Amino acid sequence: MSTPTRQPLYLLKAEFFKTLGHPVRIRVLELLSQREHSVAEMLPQVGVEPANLSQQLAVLRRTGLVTNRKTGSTVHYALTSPEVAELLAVARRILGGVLEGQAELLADLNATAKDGE
Amino acid sequence: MSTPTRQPLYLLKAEFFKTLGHPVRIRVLELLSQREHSVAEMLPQVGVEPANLSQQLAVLRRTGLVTNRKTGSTVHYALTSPEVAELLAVARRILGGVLEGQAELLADLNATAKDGE
DNA sequence: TGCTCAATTGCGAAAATCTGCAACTCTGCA
DNA sequence: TGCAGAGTTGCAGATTTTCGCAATTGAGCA
Repeated sequence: MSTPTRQPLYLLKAEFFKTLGHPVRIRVLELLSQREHSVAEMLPQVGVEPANLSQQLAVLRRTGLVTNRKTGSTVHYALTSPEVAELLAVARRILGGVLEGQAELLADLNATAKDGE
Repeated sequence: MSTPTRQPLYLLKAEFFKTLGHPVRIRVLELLSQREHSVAEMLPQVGVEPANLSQQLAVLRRTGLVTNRKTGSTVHYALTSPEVAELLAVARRILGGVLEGQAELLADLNATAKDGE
């Protein structure tokens, strides 16, 4: 019962990261990393209008990163896999290091600039 | 000597993932996860024309994910941080789980479709 | 039944991204 | 000095994403 992926792995990975590459979607995933949230709860946190949030949630659903559960008239979202939280954590670590590197680069640039070259 | 990030963290994260969200850039990062590579080495592996590869490398450089070192007339690229390799590994794991989930979903859809609904 | 609120969907315009072509820089070598 | 190869950059057209507005569904309630 294998899963014939059809698309090459690197394409799938690229699409995967592409869905993560959006401010609203990142905020949503961070909220869901803490605990389940309803749309109404997320709305003020991410600060976009309902239609927009709904669109981004749809993207996350299509990719299979989140699941939704309907209770009455409100919809609750949760991470499909807790590993997503781990991924965000690793990203944060890398981002820290990378930013530091860019700061050094910037410092170097300023230094050489002052030297007149 | 702190680093005043200027942009909110979630924006930086989104940009970070956005740079990962491209087939050629993913392939490059995977190659560099193994070892340093020259442009000439990567060229046949990723299968795009030189100008295109160069552009994607420029994107990775701007984001600070890779560094380049010039030896004679050839340019060698390497990962800035080995944690990037870790990130790709985690992504692979998640992707496995997510795809499995989507396969089940698909199976469900097919099943209900056969039921006539 | 009619109304309201939560959430989603459809659609079109604006913005960002991608990619190939042409031109350019730089190193090494005859 | 002049040429060839490695790699990069600039630019323009084509494609993809994004986002707000309007309309729709669906549950709960007077």
